[in-house]
Amino acid sequence: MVMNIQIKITDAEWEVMRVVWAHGSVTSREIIEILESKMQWKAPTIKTLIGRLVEKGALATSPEGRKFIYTAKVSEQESMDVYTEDILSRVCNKHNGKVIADLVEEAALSKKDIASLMELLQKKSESALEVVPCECVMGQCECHLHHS
Amino acid sequence: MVMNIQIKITDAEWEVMRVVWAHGSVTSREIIEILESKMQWKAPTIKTLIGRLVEKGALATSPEGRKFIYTAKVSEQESMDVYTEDILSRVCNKHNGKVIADLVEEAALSKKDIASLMELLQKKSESALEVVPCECVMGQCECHLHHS
DNA sequence: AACAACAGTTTACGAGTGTAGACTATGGTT
DNA sequence: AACCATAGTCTACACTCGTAAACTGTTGTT
Repeated sequence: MVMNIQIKITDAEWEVMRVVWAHGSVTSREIIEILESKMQWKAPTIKTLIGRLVEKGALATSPEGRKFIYTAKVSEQESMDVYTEDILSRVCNKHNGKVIADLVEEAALSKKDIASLMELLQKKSESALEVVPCECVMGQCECHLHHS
Repeated sequence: MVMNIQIKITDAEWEVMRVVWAHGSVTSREIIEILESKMQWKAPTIKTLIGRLVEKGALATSPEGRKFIYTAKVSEQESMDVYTEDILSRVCNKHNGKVIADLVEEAALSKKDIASLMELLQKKSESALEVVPCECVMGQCECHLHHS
């Protein structure tokens, strides 16, 4: 299990990555066609984004004739980790449940998705604590203020 | 149920908001003391952030003597919505389950949190579809590429 | 051989963000 | 009355990000 350094992919770059993840390997032409119409971006804009992604190591290039084939060097999965970690880091541990509940409410989920989640929760529940500890910095969480 | 315009709170500003949410109402002095030590920020930095938050309508001020008492005009809850919506918008609906599963694995959750989540999922499962539809733009999701 | 089409690179530029110094005004202290 | 501490405002500045034009190099076309 290699520990990848987290590459920060910006919102605009994310659009490019989605195309690459979807295709596995693509030419810039294909990326440009898709995003010109979805995002109303000009071709050079998309070229810039591709260039930045290559530069930061999110995309690999392999020459094919005189053009390049682009492939992802980071998976969607691991790129999403940045966001999942970020979201949990914003609130007190005690609100984690609520945050996830909000996601569950908002998300389109299939019966199968729901079943897997329940199974996962079931398993997690076996080792779960009665109360999760607040790990917030003093003064940044109401936990400290009320009983201390 | 008032529909609030989403205010964009940046990462640094978020630190300030956490202090305000924790306290309910605070003076700038208190905010500064907490964040000077947590973030190693200089007082003027924190003042700038407070100013920007007031400007963008995230904080309200009420004069108390010659200083101000700051209170939040947006709740933590609704501010978090920006992130929960964002995270789901990054992946195909078909991956929503996986995204939430990752969060569940990562998050510290109490037995009670888990029980509520299970209950919520149970309820959601009643009206859940067998399969969630991919709503990605053509070319940005592998759904389209494999069977079309 | 000359040129057009296109892939990739370089340069650009304004807005937002993190970070912080300088300035101003006002009330408490001597 | 003079002055200092402090709260708030103004100014600043580098860096990132979204957006895109201009440039360069290569290959297929005529």
